[in-house]
Amino acid sequence: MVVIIIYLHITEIVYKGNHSHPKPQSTKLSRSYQKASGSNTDISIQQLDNGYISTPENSSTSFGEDDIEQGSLSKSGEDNANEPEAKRWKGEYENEASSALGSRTVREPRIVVQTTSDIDILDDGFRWRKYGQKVVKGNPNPRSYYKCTYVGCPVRKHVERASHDLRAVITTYEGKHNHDVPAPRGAGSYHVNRPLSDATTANAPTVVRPTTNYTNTLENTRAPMTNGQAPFTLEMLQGQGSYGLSRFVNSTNSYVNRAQQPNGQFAAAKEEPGYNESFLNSFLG
DNA sequence: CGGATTTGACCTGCGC
DNA sequence: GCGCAGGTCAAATCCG
Repeated sequence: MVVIIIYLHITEIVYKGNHSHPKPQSTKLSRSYQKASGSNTDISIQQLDNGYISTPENSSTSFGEDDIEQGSLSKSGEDNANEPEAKRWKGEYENEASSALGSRTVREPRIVVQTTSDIDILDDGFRWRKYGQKVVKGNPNPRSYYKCTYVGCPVRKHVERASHDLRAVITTYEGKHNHDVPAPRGAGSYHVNRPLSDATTANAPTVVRPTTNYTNTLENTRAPMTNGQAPFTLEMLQGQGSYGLSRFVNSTNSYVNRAQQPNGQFAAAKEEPGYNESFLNSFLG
């Protein structure tokens, strides 16, 4: 199994599923682009070759440094927000992955993206509707639940702040988009380099972004990047498994941390889609 | 006015 | 079987 770990500005991303369609153009791209530079967001993405993105447990293995995730996502239960998920998903995966039967679950892969940013929402370009919020044990920060607004699209995601680090935002994607990227609402000006081909299987070598720096083994490698600079292209992931991260880089580079609040709180609490739109677009795509 | 968010209630799974 | 915790629903509310 191959695990790809990409460290960007965001600290960690774990997807729970795949979009079965191309990412939508973001509604507010413009905004995101504006914000871009300067923010500090670390992104790390983990994906297993089997199509599953690493689960918390897995992740721990692969991750090295930032332990935010490790600690959090994986095992510890100390703080984290992950603990709960682990509980539930773990089971799911076991079933699914191994036996493929999972009762309640969907066998969709899940991707967990952990980001270190003042902003909460990673906007991947798809449109999401918040359908719930809950405080999970071990984490004072509430977890927000979102569904893809596209009709019939089963993809969901949850977003939460790591208890140990308010700047760490953990976004978990689950499901696969079965549609194309929604057209940006206001839009127009979103120039995405990625083709809207079938997102599901996203093999499409969409945009090729220049620099790439990622690891595809378990060795943890953390690219020494700094704020907002993401020297790699997520497309790789696309090729590998389906989550195209093509735009990721772009966005990362570009998005600005507009939310940088003085107090370090969730600035964009209002779920600012803009910030990662591009970024996650790629993933979900 | 339409769409998105909020929020409490309800449902389901899991551990004891 | 019971209680706990996570996840989802849906009515109310808010916002553009």
